[in-house]
Amino acid sequence: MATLKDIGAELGLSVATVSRALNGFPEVNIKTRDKVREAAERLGYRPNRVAQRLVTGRSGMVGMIIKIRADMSADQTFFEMLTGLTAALAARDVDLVLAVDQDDDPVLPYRKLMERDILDGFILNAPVPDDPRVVFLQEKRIPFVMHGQTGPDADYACYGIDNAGVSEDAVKLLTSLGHKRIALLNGQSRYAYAVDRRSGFLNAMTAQGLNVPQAFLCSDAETEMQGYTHALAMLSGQNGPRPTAFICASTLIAAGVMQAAKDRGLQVPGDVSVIAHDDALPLMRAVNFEPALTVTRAPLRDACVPLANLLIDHVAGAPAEQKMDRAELIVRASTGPVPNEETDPWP
Amino acid sequence: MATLKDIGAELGLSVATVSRALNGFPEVNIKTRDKVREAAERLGYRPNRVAQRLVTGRSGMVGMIIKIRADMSADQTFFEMLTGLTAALAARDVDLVLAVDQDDDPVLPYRKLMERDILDGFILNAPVPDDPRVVFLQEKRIPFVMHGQTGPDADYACYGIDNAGVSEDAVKLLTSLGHKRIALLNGQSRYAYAVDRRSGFLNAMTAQGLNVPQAFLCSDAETEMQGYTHALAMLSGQNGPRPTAFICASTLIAAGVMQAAKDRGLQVPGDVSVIAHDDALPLMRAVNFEPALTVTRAPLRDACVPLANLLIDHVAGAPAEQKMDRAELIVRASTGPVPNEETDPWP
DNA sequence: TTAAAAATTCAAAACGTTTTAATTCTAGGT
DNA sequence: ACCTAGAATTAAAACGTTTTGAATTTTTAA
Repeated sequence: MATLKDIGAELGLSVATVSRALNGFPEVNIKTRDKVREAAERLGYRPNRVAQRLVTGRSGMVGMIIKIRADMSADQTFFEMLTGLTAALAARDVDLVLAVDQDDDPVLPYRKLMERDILDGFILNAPVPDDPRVVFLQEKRIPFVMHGQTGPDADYACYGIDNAGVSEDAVKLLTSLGHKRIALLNGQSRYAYAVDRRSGFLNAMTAQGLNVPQAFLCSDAETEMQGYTHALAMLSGQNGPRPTAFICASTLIAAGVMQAAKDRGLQVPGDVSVIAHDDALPLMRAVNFEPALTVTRAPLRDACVPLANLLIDHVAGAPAEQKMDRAELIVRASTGPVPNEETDPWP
Repeated sequence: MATLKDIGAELGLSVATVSRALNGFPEVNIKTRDKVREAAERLGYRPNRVAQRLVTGRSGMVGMIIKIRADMSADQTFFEMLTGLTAALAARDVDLVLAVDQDDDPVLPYRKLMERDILDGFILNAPVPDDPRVVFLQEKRIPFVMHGQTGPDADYACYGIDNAGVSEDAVKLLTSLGHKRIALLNGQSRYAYAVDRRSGFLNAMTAQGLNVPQAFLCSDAETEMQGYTHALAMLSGQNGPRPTAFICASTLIAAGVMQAAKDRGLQVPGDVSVIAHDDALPLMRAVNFEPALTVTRAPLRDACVPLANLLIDHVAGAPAEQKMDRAELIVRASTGPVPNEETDPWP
């Protein structure tokens, strides 16, 4: 394996010049730079990462800790993130080291991995309000980036979508179609994103002058089953009037809702409208629904590049940046005007 | 962060002695060794891995490539392995770098990751006969260890269980209970383990002087569904006599078989015996079956330490070792004597 | 008491890179 | 021809460890 020294010897140059030439420093003559690059190419030079890391003081590795849940849907999102993140990190010469969280203490695996002293920082996901991991990492001054955020006004690096906005867009679409009795099938309430979706939903409804009974709100694991059972209960009409529209936390939930409507003999979107948030996971594609699903769409995969860059820059000394994107509203066939006989909000 | 130099300065020793003392070299005076260790402890010394790696020429990282399948059961085994491997590797100061295989070419991700020039070796799993990855890595002289093996007489580092023996044990148990019509619900035939299970099964049956009709053999993805549908077909008796016992590639398949028996109004083990191979995954526990499942048991988790050690030693220069363990036969309540009226093999 | 042997310790090189400070070279102005 | 500014290059230090070969100290044997 060729080294800087080899290239220097080949061309009669010092390693310093060779190093600078390859790194594109301005003070090196353009002709020597080209010569060096040609020689590097010819000799098959590839920088020794370990040596680079020794001198720069950074390891070029970031960690991610996976929280394993019995719920399989989590695995899906994990693989999606893993795929995107390894690619995005590799593009900047950073590697991803994985560890598994099997403990009760959410902070322990971070501490353990940090003690091994090889990581430049962490990528966190699935934030909860007042996340203890954030407290720990900030206190220890360990760089990290969060996918999503624990709450408004985060003072750490994070990237995510506007979850309140997700609900807001959904409510606006549905109310513009005349819906007044709208239910929210939310994700687990311990997660920050579910909290944001809920408050965004309630605020948007209030802004429209609409009431939301407790029976129209539920929080549960993002499974087809939860969509099915909760929707079935709401559509039974036993706890008061039935909703005319559902906002679902995920396409998986929406699948359950559609099944529930079908089993009740209701048409989508004729009798019931359904809108979901879509992470664009490969397995549960919203376009393949029958009818095609109206969604707020924010591919999980798209978060990977910003996350990787945010973290790498932060590790390199850039200030912690907060970025937030708005999900895209895609109106398909699962939403329609409110049925005529249901225009009265609470008959 | 304290370095060897700091400790040396503290005690008036050279870095060489300090290094040797901490690494337990025999030529260092036991009193100085203790002094050094005490000082290291007191100053909170932790070796700089990057520096170690620079001088030893090894990166201390091994790679693993995940092949993502739509079949969710694979994720389960993956997480199980990931958990065990990260722990086993960490115990020897090695980190696991993950990448995802999304391509058709099974070799490409290995080549890509190797080009990044940071890995000491690979951990491979799910071998197929004449695995192209093995050919590639051997040709490039890249160290690796295989979980399982591509065939008999592997000439590379590998660890796994005796899959022919798994079938053999199952056949022996069932024939000792009087069963003669035994079916094998195998995993996908492209995998080496399934090939071994099949040949072990056929050999053991032949050794007992028993015939196996084609209808009693099937190979498919390891899902509850495949267990259910194949068992149901066999138990219908439309393709000849019904099997009195099933050997299942996994507990997931066994779950399907039990359901099929139930739906046909058959008792387990009164009418049909069921035995499965058990990877000891947390979600589908054989003891919790009703009746509790008889299994050949080899926890996937147990493979992690041998795999990690085999690879690390091999990277350090030890010859590639092949190890194979025998699965444990655990007789529970799902196997019993053949029903009286079925003692005739082919009525 | 002394030479040889054994046990410790040390200085220095090595790993391959980046970066600082110093040096050489070139061109421009007098 | 001489000085100077700027451009281009270099030598050397640094990162923190391991390891080689030499040097020192201690122990053993004569």
